Amino acid sequence: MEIKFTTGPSPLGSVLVAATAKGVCAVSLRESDEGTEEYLRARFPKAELARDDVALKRALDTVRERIAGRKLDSALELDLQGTDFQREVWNQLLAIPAGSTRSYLDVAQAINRPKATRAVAQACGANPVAVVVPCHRVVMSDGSIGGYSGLPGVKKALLVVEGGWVPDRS
DNA sequence: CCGGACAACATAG
DNA sequence: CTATGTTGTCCGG
Repeated sequence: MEIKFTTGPSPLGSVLVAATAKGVCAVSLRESDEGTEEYLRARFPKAELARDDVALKRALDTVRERIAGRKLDSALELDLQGTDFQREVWNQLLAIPAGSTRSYLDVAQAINRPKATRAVAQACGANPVAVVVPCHRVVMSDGSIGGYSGLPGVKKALLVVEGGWVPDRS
């Protein structure tokens, strides 16, 4: 399996987009575009990497549009590999309207597993396509941001930009 | 090679 | 602090 990838700047840092022949398989916000190949090699040990800025330009632009807060139909072709549970969760995340948030509990209930909140969190963390699958719209039930793998502050920034989310310091 | 046990996790109550 | 669901890893058979 060959994986094409490209990177580009964004208001929140460097963006990495990788895709297989089927579709986008990884999206990540990074501090810089250095270490990109290393990141991909770790995630797809058996894949051959090939930079292809042209082929992925559209995908990259779409991602950046979203980071900028513009809601678009963005029907990106995705090639997500994961367990059934994970796909169920991700699918549910895609259903979250831009600008709003859900708690891990809400998502858990939405997929008919009211007590699988923790598992949902796992799935979110396992989500390879940050931003595209809005894992950042999931917050803790008391309204606080919770954690986020990736750069500190990115999750918050995304929420603020696309939803006008206001930090709630109780 | 195939289970079973166990710990980790971006939680909730 | 405990219960919760799913995964990934590690070990014994």
